[in-house]
Amino acid sequence: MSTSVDLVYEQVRQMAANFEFKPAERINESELSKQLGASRTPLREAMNRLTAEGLLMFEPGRGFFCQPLTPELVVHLYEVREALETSAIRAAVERAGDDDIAAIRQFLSDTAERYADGTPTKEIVRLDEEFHLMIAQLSGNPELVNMIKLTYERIRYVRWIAMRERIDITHSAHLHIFEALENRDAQAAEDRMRTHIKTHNAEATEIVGKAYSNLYVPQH
Amino acid sequence: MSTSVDLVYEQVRQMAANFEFKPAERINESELSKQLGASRTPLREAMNRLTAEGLLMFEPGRGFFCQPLTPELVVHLYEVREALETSAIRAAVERAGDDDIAAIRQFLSDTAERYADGTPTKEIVRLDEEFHLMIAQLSGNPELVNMIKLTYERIRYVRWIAMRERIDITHSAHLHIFEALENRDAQAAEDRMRTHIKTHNAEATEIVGKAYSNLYVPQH
DNA sequence: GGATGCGGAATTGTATACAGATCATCACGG
DNA sequence: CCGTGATGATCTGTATACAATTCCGCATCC
Repeated sequence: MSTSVDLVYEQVRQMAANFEFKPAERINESELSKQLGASRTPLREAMNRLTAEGLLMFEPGRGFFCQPLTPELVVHLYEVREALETSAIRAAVERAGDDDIAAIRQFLSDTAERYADGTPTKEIVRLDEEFHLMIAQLSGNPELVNMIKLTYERIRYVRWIAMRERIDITHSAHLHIFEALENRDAQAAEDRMRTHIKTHNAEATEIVGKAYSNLYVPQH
Repeated sequence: MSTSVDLVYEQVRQMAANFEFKPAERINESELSKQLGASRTPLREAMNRLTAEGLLMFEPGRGFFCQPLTPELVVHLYEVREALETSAIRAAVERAGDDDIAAIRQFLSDTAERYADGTPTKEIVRLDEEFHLMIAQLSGNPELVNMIKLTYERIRYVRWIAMRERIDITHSAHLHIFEALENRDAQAAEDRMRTHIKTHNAEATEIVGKAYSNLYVPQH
């Protein structure tokens, strides 16, 4: 049972990942709890979890805040992605069964047509994450997968923005990574994954840098 | 202000990292809150944080449990360490200042004599963690450092046990890793770090495997 | 003997109350 | 005009209460 706390947790997590709180905004507990139809107790429990996951910040005596995305943070989180995902794909090359690999090929061909202009950006990012997580899961290491997931949630917002311009090349980059996995070429797989993430890191950082100078600074 | 919740958090975190709860044990909230001199509300907030950090488990309607260390989990967490720390040392080689590196050399020579038989195992593990974290910090990436810290806390208990037998070689292994960093040889530094962690992974897993068959299974 | 069901006790989930801290406003003084 | 300090309003931190659920022991039945 206990839908209430989990429900609140999911809702606030979504709100945080989707940046429905203004960056560095102090979150009013009473107000938000009313809005979500629960009391402050389960809300605070949920926000404590999210703080530990890095989606919110907490200052004793002051409350919970939206964790703002600075250019530095984006660089750091993409570096974490790089560390985790290159390691994951290397393990995947060694451990994945042929059927698992076939499932990814299937996924790629099933979704190929959706990597097109008409598709909403959120959907593209979802597909992108799903591809990366499928590979991560083939590492057979749930802890690795979990950390990658958490990292995604913290940069999802900037990825929505960054993805707009580069929809077309995403799918071919994925195919390129996948083929190294399919050929069981660990070094190539790792290198391609690293390059892929580094590219996105540069783009995302640039975008946040622009947004930061346009949006965040004038607010103070 | 607000020492109470943070105090409770620190205490429970220590208890969890030190495995003062029996593996997979259900944690009685009222009892523990009395023991810690606080009420259930701040205790539950602390335990929610620790659940997100992987030190505890939570089942809705049943409560919080100690996260048991299985051989599989140990393998997975050491793999995570490997991913994060090899990445960190590579960044450290590129970014560390000469003075930072000198500080580590100083630390190693200061603590050399303590890597000896008489020193308590807990102290050795602390020194070991400190060395690794000093290197991680030179990556300049606080997110990476934080994830490494969290991973340490989850395997600290098994490291206490594993460290007993290998005190002597730990220091020379650290020196070996450090020298690659000092020489700015990224590849060697990464390789040596990887080997170091893999070695400990194998040992720790074996130890947990033994403990698991001796200790955990008969409990059910 | 093992599975099943049924209380009663224990435990968790959540709301609420209240004390204490923080914040915002405004008046005052430099 | 800007800094400073007092004061009331607001918000957070924590204890407590109570409802809902789970757990446990025992009797019953197959």
